[in-house]
Amino acid sequence: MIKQPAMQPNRLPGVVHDPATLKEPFSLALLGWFAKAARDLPWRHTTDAYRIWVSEVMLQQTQVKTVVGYYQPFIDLFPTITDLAAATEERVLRAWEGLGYYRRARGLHQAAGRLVEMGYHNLPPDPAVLALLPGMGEYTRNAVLSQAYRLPLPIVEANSQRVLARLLGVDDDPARGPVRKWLWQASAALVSQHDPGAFNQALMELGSLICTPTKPGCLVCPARPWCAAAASGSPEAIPRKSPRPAVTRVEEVALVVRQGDRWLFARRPASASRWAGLWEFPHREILAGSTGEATLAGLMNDLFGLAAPSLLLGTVRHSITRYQVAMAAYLLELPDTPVPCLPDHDAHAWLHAQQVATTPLSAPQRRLWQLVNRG
DNA sequence: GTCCGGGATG
DNA sequence: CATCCCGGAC
Repeated sequence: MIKQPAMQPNRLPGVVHDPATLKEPFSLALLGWFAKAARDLPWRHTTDAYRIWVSEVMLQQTQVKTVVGYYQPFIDLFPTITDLAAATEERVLRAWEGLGYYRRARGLHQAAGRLVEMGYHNLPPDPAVLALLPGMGEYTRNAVLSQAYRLPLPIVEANSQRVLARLLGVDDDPARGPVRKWLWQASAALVSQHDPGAFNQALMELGSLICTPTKPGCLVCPARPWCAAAASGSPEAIPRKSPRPAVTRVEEVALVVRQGDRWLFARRPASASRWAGLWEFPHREILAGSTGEATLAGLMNDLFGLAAPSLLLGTVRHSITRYQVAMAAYLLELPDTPVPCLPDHDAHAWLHAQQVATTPLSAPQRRLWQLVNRG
């Protein structure tokens, strides 16, 4: 057996730097730039670990611009971990409505509960304790601890990954395991010991504002003197991006059932893969070989055991992951209804319009509700 | 209309 | 390694 040498990713030809030799000059330039160029974001006015945690979880897979509209209202509703732990999951999900990836909200809520059970009133500066919490991966943990407690922990997420890959000339898919591990080591070698929180924020801010995916602003980049990708002449070629899976089109029918001034909603169970815990109008996919009419009739029969005329309200379109869904909604008015059977849901309720306003729905279901109100 | 970007988890 | 989500850019 031959021992494997330490993993080295493919590097761009020409001058590429060792992370260790870059540390001082790069860190100085980056922090200097950040002091001038940093955006004024709501979560940059606090060192409270809980608030930083909330912002970091919201920012997972979500653009800054979107999070800005959610952060402060969420903090106003749940100012501390204790408040969050005491809230119902439904209220937390309602505050999260529209942000997507609802597992994040459920995880945040559960994590708050566990911390309070353990006797904490905030996140402790202890990576091992944080690692026990749902939704707390290595990135989020280190981002929070470096910002709130100045622990010199590295980060790698999409922005910093792109910045580091370009700076160090990594000519490999950085998402692949060994390359990603190498980038984590590079990030650890570079992170400022004096102000790790600002350094990590600066790395991401640079990726967000200057070192962008398609048109990097190398002419105004503070890291230009050391950047292998800028020297190569086509920095946008790094990192190599893997192709998206093909989009699958899906058609559905939804049943909007009205009884007087109340509407039938059902709750998706905690075990649902998507939109767990959110409420919705009953709906069903039109399977290949079937028709909208047949699917609608089947849904109506399964729910109420009846066949009744219904009126087409309109169609709601949305995209989720690799699916593009068109949902045709039908209105059904029922005078007096026995409790329906709702497969794939763990609860149902007849809600007044005012209650619907405080009930968590997915984005397409909220749009369907708006359609119902206008039509 | 279609494409793009973005961490955690089974 | 596939899956969650949405808004905004194009």
